[in-house]
Amino acid sequence: MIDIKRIRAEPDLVKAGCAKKRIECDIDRILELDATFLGLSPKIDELRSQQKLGSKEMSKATPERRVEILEEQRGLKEQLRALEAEMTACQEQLQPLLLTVPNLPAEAVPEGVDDQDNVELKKWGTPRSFDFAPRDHVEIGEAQGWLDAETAGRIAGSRNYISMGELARLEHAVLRFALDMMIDRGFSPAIVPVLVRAEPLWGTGYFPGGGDQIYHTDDRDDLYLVGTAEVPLTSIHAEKIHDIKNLPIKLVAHSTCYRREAGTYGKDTRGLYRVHQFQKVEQVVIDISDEKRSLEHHHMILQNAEDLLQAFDLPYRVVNVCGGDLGAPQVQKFDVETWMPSRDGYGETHSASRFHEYQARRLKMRYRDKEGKVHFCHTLNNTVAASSRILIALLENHQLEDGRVAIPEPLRKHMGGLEVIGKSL
RNA sequence: GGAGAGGUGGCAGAGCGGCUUAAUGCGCCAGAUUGCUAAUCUGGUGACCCCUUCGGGGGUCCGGGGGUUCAAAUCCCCCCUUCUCCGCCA
Repeated sequence: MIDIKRIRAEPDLVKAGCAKKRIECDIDRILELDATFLGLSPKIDELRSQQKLGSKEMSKATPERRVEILEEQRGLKEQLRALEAEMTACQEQLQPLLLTVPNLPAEAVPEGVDDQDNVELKKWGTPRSFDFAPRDHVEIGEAQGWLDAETAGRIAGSRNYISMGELARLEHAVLRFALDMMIDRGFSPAIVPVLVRAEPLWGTGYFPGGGDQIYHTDDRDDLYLVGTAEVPLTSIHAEKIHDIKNLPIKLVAHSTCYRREAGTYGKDTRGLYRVHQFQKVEQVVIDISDEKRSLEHHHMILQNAEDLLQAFDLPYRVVNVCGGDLGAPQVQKFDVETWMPSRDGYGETHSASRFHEYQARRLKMRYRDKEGKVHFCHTLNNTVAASSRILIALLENHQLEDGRVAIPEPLRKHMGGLEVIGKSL
């Protein structure tokens, strides 16, 4: 959510932001409703003021005077009822519209329609050239008995995986490495609910708009399975006015993540790339409302992801996500794409977002500055490691000719010292 | 799942239809006093919206939403949530 005052003051800027993001939003209708609201507000306040005065006099008045006041009060009540009804009607139209206004993209966000137009910022590592015919992760996994798509499908439907044996151990190792790394860097760990109410999803900007991708329980419970720990993790600090001394807040959590992947039929159907359930370690930063600080945090959380990939010796690139590929809530987003030999290209493994006040405003997450003034916080988040996609990269990039897989040195301590997993095929 | 008790400002906690402009205490801020710190005394101390001649004025907010009333923190209904006991349970 952006500030209605900003829409009033700079409607053209807001419209330009919508256009850059390729998001349709009726700003003029919002301004029209807002004007109605601004017209009604002083009238209602004035009537209420009179009503309060009358009510106060009533308590001390003589019986005769009471009759008169009662008459006046009845009149006021009727006028108020009518105006309040108008106000409610106005708000009922305005509020849902305001929730659809996207956050304004940063200047540095490239123009563009979709991910084809994302701009590469940097590349790290060199994709390996194999002197044998490399297998993809599904071939390796099935041959080693680590993956069984058919069984996963029988148990849970398509787009599911079961990692078994040494692969499961590797998955745990990756998550553990990611968590430990972030704790070392000053992030506070949490274990959070993955089944949540609607409010945190509205608050973090997944509603409205993202509902199609989210599993929803039946109405006995009316809860949602989160697609990322970002949702509960960021919401921990909602509806509070924080002491500036406690900022920034840096959080890290592992969670299972659920995605319906509606509308992706036929796309990435093979293997671990696009699945309904995976494991992820996520980092969240909450700090003061300061563009420069936010940008510094953005680079910091991006660096955390890069450091993890470098530790795993996985080639990657960083892209600056273009306007059309940006979600409504983000000011800017850097995607990290890791080299996946089977795709003969880079596949998204991390997504570092900066939101400014957008989430905080919805979550009513504020802080008091040194002068005692209250402001909305800035929030950011990024993946540290998303298990299924990083497993693709690890298996495919570090495979040996005989079908075994080398374990990067930093992961070995979580693998009981194993340097290589699998059997010779 | 059953029974009961609660949810009031940063925190604790009173109020249970109009003397509430939400008492009081703690905390916090400022001033006074005092070698320093501490203590003591005095004063101040919220969020949000609208208007403003920038001095200020008006309104909303007592878990959330409805309702009753001239008037609701206070009465009624629904929901959320916390605690205690019982049941079930990793």
